[in-house]
Amino acid sequence: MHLSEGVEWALHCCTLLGALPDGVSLPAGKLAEYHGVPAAYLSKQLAALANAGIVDSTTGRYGGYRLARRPGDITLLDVVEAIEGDSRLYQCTEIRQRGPAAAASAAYTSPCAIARAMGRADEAWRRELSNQTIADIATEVVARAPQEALARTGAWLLSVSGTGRATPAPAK
Amino acid sequence: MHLSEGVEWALHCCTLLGALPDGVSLPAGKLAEYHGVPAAYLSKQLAALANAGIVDSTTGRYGGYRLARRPGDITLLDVVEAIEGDSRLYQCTEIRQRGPAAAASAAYTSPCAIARAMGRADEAWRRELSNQTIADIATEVVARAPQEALARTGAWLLSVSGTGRATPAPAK
DNA sequence: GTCCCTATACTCGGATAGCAAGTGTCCGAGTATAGGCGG
DNA sequence: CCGCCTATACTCGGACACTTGCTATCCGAGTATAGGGAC
Repeated sequence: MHLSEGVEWALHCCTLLGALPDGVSLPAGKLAEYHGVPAAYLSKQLAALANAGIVDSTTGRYGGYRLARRPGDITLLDVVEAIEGDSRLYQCTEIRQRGPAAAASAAYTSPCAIARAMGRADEAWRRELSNQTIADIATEVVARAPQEALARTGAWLLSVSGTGRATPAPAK
Repeated sequence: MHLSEGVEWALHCCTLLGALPDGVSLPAGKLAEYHGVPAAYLSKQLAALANAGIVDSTTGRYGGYRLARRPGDITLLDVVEAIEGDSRLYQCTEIRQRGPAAAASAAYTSPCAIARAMGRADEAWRRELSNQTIADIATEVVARAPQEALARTGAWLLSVSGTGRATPAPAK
């Protein structure tokens, strides 16, 4: 039992997108190159983020993905649910209503005690996820990541915008 | 993304086993019949519980499964980990160390910020699970389950011990 | 010089295979019991 | 009458198929751009 690998990719992508200047987009191919993951599959995860309204997608030349909201307004729960769906970890199939000792369905007024207990744990997990935003992640990354990695990331972003002209407005 | 169905079965089985008198065992086939689930597959889940030391298995005639500890000493986390394994929900593959902007592996002294954040949520989930025991579940079931279901369960247990002689000590 | 049009190159998004893990099933090894037999 | 032995029936546990969902990939529809041509 583990979360899809796409969750990890999506979180890292959102963190990187949060570092971009306002209005600048980054295509899926570049995001995949930066993270060293297969582009075709990452594209699917990004589409899920776009469907959830977490990122905006711009098509055409110099298009790509950018955050739809401020990093501080995107919680980890938003990203997880965009990739994994909003179904709960534990799904009660009401097996208490099956078997020879079960009563009539109408008699079960209270929810299953086991489902309730598992649901509380689920909520604790979700609460913790929604208390952290992409902005918090970015802050910690800037503070604790290796200096060399930060510098290289900056240089790489520049090189990408250099070759591809990632600035949104034409030079005019 | 959801927990295995075996978790639900295991939790219900533990709850029922907790209602048995001390030393009485219930075979996998009877547990499956009571819950209306396939016996062969449930057997696999029960074996996992036995491996984890949550239940004791007695082989041979009139054998079966019984709780290895008091219901109050078995947490929901114990059961979940017995079935699903003790791996964390989120598994960091260190993609931050991949790609063209990554630094040398040795430079990454702090753990990944994303992994830390996800780990906190994971711990909140586990903490909530370990704060609830089978005894708590049993208490709520007795208090809120339909009277008819409780009565039928008692009768069914009697009928099973009647035909199968589930009492551990011979009549003498 | 300015405007418009077309060709281009690049983007996302959904439709299409491959694979691992969860789901479901079966049969064999092992054991406590029950009854019969001998003392 | 008591104890021992054997046959029995029942148990668990691991080895064997099948289905669902995650992983991975590709190609087509659509769009903003850049350049050239006409006015």
